[in-house]
Amino acid sequence: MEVKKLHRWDVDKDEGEKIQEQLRKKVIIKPIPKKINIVCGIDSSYKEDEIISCAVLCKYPELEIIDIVKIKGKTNFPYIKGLLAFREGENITKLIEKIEKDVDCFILNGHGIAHPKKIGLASHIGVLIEKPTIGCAKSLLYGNYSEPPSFPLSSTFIKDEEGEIIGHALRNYNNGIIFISPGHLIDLKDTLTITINCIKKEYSLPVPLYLAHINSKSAD
DNA sequence: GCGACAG
DNA sequence: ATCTTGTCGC
Repeated sequence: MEVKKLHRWDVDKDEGEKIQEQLRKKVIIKPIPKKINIVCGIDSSYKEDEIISCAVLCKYPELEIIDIVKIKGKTNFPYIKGLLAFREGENITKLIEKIEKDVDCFILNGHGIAHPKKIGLASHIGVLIEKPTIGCAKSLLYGNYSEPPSFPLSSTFIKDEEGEIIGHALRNYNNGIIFISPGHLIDLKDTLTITINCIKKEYSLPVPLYLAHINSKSAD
């Protein structure tokens, strides 16, 4: 599918932060307009100076695998808190360009608007592809939350410094907590609903994301 | 100055 | 993220 080229990727920290300020204005939080038929999990792994990104397309809500796409690239940008999009974004962008089918919602490993600048990896990628995206992470980057009750699928809000709700802390079946937030073209409610529908007892992460995580490690 | 801090 | 075996628990 098509990806907008709104900026360069060979930037430094300062340029990256400026780009974030521009892109954050384009982030739209609203309910998903159409029926969801295909969700796609995206995750990356690293091997020396290489990055491998993987996309797993699943039928929704059945979660049967429809397709798996991978791409390998070089890591140019270092890992800097809050700038993950500049480390993984270019490769993920090329990965998405290889996807043939029409994906209705993406789930990315990282945060959406639950980010100090309100533009985490999921929001950033969402703006470039103009499709609904959800950010899903195993730890919190920004915001405050209270511990969700200890039963599966219970959740609490993640709030920013002004008390604005920016995401959910969601309990999985393994007594762990994952942090989800809207990326782009989706709202808090749909983010929670779709994520919960993608969670199965066997895995700590939403199924499409778990599968992307596993597959990003095995090279082919 | 100290601590917090996606992958 | 990555370096890493067995092991405890549902």
